[in-house]
Parts: sequence; structure tokens; C-alpha cells
Amino acid sequence: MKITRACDYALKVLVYIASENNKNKIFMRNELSKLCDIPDSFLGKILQALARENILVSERGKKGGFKLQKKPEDISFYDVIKAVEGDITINDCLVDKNFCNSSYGCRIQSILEKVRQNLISDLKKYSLEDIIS
Amino acid sequence: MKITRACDYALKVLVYIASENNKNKIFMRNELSKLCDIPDSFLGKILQALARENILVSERGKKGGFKLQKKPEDISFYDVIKAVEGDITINDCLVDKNFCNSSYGCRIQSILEKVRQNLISDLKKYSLEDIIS
DNA sequence: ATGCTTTAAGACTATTTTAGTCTTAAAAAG
DNA sequence: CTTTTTAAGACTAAAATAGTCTTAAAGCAT
Ligand code: SF4
Ligand code: SF4
Repeated sequence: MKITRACDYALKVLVYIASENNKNKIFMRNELSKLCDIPDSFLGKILQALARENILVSERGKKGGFKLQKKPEDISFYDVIKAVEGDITINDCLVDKNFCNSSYGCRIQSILEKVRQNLISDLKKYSLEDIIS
Repeated sequence: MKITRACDYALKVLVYIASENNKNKIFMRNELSKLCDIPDSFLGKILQALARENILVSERGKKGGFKLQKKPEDISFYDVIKAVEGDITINDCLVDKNFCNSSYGCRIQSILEKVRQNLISDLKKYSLEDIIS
């Protein structure tokens, strides 16, 4: 029951960008890597994922880099986790009904589904804004 | 963000034992393995862990096996997960303050700690009794 | 006492996931 | 057209998960 390192890095780097967000400044990967103490190439993958999921805008070439695509209050912890490691599953059967043959009518499954929904809605409650304000 | 197979197996086997709990019947590992469709040796490890954590009673020798040590309503999902895979961490820094050097005063950490506490208290709400009743 | 049956413990192995690197391509700016 | 920056994806290393196997110890039954 853990988030991955990549997720933690993503939160860290997004908080950094959000907190320095004076007039749409754009940050290079290299710069973010040093400031947030995240391995450069690994950060590359993470920033790419965040850009694909419309959390960051990326631009190439000279003067390129990354900036937020939305307001900090519109980027929740759930959005970040989902972008980086995919949806929260809790147990495979919750997301793949063919995973287990006792799946139909399983009451363990229905309780785990409740736990999952609560966790997701809890993670949606917190945004980058809550951190930087 | 997943529970392990071992945890799911543990829930499954405990629910089975709890539901068949006519007058303190004792179940052999072998029997449970077949009935719950869990690899026999792997189930051994799981049952051992549950016995160590005072969820099951184990007895050796002929007429040996496993039975519940508490009433089904006193065995929560949290108890089972904790017994089998250890405590829920969400992020390493929540459980090891030396893990990250930005740990002191980190606001990501304090939010993740809230999420963790909510998840734990949610998992404590549900017991084996909720499944078998 | 001594087999027989059952769990305990832990070393061992295989598979999958996580964490991270590296190389090549493509876009943008000057 | 060269430099700088990200994109994409193959690749690798390390760790965790999932599971097996072997040896020991405990309890019952004769
Ligand atoms: S036993 Fe129930 S909870 Fe476990 S995998 Fe099967 S359907 Fe899901
Ligand atoms: S950055 Fe904050 S949340 Fe992330 S590991 Fe460090 S202390 Fe924990």
C-alpha cells in the first residue's frame, strides 16, 4: 500500500513549479532535477507523463521546458498519482472482473471497492494549492 | 497502491473459516488450500503470520490445524492487512523520518499522513462479521 | 517409545514491478 | 544548420512479490 517514488517525485516537482509560479515561468528538466534532487533522466519520464495527462505543458527547443497547464487548485493529489502510476486499484479484481473466479458476488470485493472509493475521494480533496498556500 | 496477493488470500481464507465456524471446528492447511484455491505452501506462510499476530490459533500434530482466535467482529480488514504485509505506509517518509531530507516541515508529507490515517480508520471499520452476516 | 501427522521456520527460487539509464529522434530558436 | 531542449522507447539494475522446499518440532495414537 504505497505510492511509487515516481509519484512522490511528481508531487515534489509540481509543488516546486506551483510555488514559483510568478508569471508563467518555464522550467527546464535539468533545473528541476537539481532543485528538487531527483535523478535527471528519471525526472524526464515523470515530466513526460505529467505532460501527456495535461497537468504540465511542455515545450521543446531553446526556451523550452515545463509549466503548469492548470491552476494549482485544479491539480489534486489523485490527478498526480493517476497520471504517474495509473489508477488506484487496491486489488486486481476491482479493475479486472476476470481476475478471480470468485469475483461474482464476492463480499470482500465489495468492501474493498468502498475502501477504494473513499481513498480516491480523499485524494481528490487535496490539491497543490493546499500545499503552497 | 495495492494490497498483496497474500493479503487477499488471507481475507479469503479467514472469511471461509469464520463462515464455517460451527462449534470451534479446526481446519487443516491442506483442506483450506483446496477449498479456497490458494497454493498450499504459500498458504502455510500466510497462516503462520496470522497465527503470530493472534488472529488464528494453530495446533500441531494429528487433530491439528487452524481456527479463529477472536470473534469475527473483532478481526478488521486493517488487522488482517497489518498482520500479513505489515503496516500501511503510503510513502516511506511517513514511517521513516530519515528517509527524506526535506522531511521536516514537508507539507506533502503532512497531507499524505492524513490520507494514511483516513485509510487506516476506514479499513478498521470493516470486519469479517460484515462479510459473513 | 515410536511412528505418523500436522504446523514452524527459514533458506531458496522465479517472476514481476520499480527505479533508473541511455540512445536516437524531433521540434523550436537563433 | 547548429544548438538546445523535450519525446519516445529500448534497455538495465535492484527490489519486492509470489511461491517452493527442506528440515525441525510438537502432538496424537497405538
Ligand atoms: S476473493 Fe473476492 S476480493 Fe479476493 S480477488 Fe477474488 S473477488 Fe477479489
Ligand atoms: S518530499 Fe515530503 S512527502 Fe516526499 S518523501 Fe520527502 S518528506 Fe516525504
